[in-house]
Amino acid sequence: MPIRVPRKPPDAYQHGDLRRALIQAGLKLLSEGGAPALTLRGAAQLAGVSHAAPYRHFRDKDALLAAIAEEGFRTLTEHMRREMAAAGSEAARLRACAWGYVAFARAHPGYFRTIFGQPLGEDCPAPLREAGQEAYGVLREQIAEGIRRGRLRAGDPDDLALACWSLVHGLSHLAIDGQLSQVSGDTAARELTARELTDRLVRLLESGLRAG
Amino acid sequence: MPIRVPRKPPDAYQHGDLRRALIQAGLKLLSEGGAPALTLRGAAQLAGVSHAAPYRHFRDKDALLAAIAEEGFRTLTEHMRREMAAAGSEAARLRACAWGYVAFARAHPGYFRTIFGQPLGEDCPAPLREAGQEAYGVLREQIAEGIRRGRLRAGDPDDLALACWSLVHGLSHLAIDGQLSQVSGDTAARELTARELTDRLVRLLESGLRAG
DNA sequence: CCTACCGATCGGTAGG
DNA sequence: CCTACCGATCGGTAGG
Repeated sequence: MPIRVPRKPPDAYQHGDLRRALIQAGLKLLSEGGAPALTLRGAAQLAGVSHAAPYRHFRDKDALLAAIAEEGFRTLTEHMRREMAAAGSEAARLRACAWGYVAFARAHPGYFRTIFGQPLGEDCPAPLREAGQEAYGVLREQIAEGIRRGRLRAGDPDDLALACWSLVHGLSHLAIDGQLSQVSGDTAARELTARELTDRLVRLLESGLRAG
Repeated sequence: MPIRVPRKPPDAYQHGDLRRALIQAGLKLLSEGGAPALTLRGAAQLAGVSHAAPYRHFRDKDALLAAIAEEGFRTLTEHMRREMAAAGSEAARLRACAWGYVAFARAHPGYFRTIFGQPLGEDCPAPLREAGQEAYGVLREQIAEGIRRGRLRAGDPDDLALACWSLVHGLSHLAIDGQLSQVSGDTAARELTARELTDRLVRLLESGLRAG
């Protein structure tokens, strides 16, 4: 007679533990299989509960998605901050921030796409909106600091921040969508690491495409 | 007794007409409901055939997707070329090209996402790969021309092209994903049109973020 | 938080 | 190119 090994104590998940477990499970599904892989049933199974249990913590699938996206923005913020802390100089900090962004996208493609697939309009959950603002704030503050120090051109920080954001966001998407194979020049031929490529593009943005 | 109005002559779709019709139908589904809305059954219904008919023209759903993406790259190429032809000066042509890209994404968000969701690796259909190359080539050639004329800095055109591509690609994604509401500065406050915003960012890339 | 159940949808195939 | 059918999956709810 086999010994029963319950996957969880009978009174588990009392204080929001299941909520956290479901977010982590959904995160894993997203990272491994992209958006189609994220199902409430799948998350429930990974968390070791019945497929009806998640409804105790999330009204519907969208609610779980929003919670995952919120967590994602926080993780993205951490990635950027960690890389920036390791940067050698003030000038290198913007490139480190950019690399933190791209590295996050490359490490968790399905996750990355899902986060930004959540519209951050008026009617989105407040915590999600705030988490998004914080992530954007990291980049914006770095840009603002560069302006204050006279390293970057004076003006509205949001202008420069948006240019930088667009660049790294686009590079991230192109990288995780396997589109960079289109580029056939030295850049691709030399097989730059993603880090080198990111650095190079941000430097180009800093100094500009224009001649002399 | 109601008159029967057949939706199609009995011998329709003999010469690849259905194939074209299914691509157009899939395109419409994508444009209206995004990736989840694209189903073989839905495309068949829109085309007025049974849900088993598409398998005569496409081995599976991925084959339809590849055909749609190919068509999408061609449409994107057209958008860029049309805007460039309407540009006033050589210097304005790069910004026009950028606007063609962003405008396409804004006009067909679900379509745009799907196109670039198709990996263009070694094992993708050759026509799809070629269509992608042609679209990228439009941007690359414009950059190369700027270098030839001494307007843009000398060097590998692919470097500059990738920077520009990343910028417009990122801006496109941010725009269609409703993420620009995060940006709260003058840029957003003044409610720039998408065209003005694109112009501004490309100009920033051209001249660089750096001071002086 | 679980079992049992529903309706709906989908990709794909058999067989003609 | 059609009808009929399969297995699988999913979101969600009833009822306990």
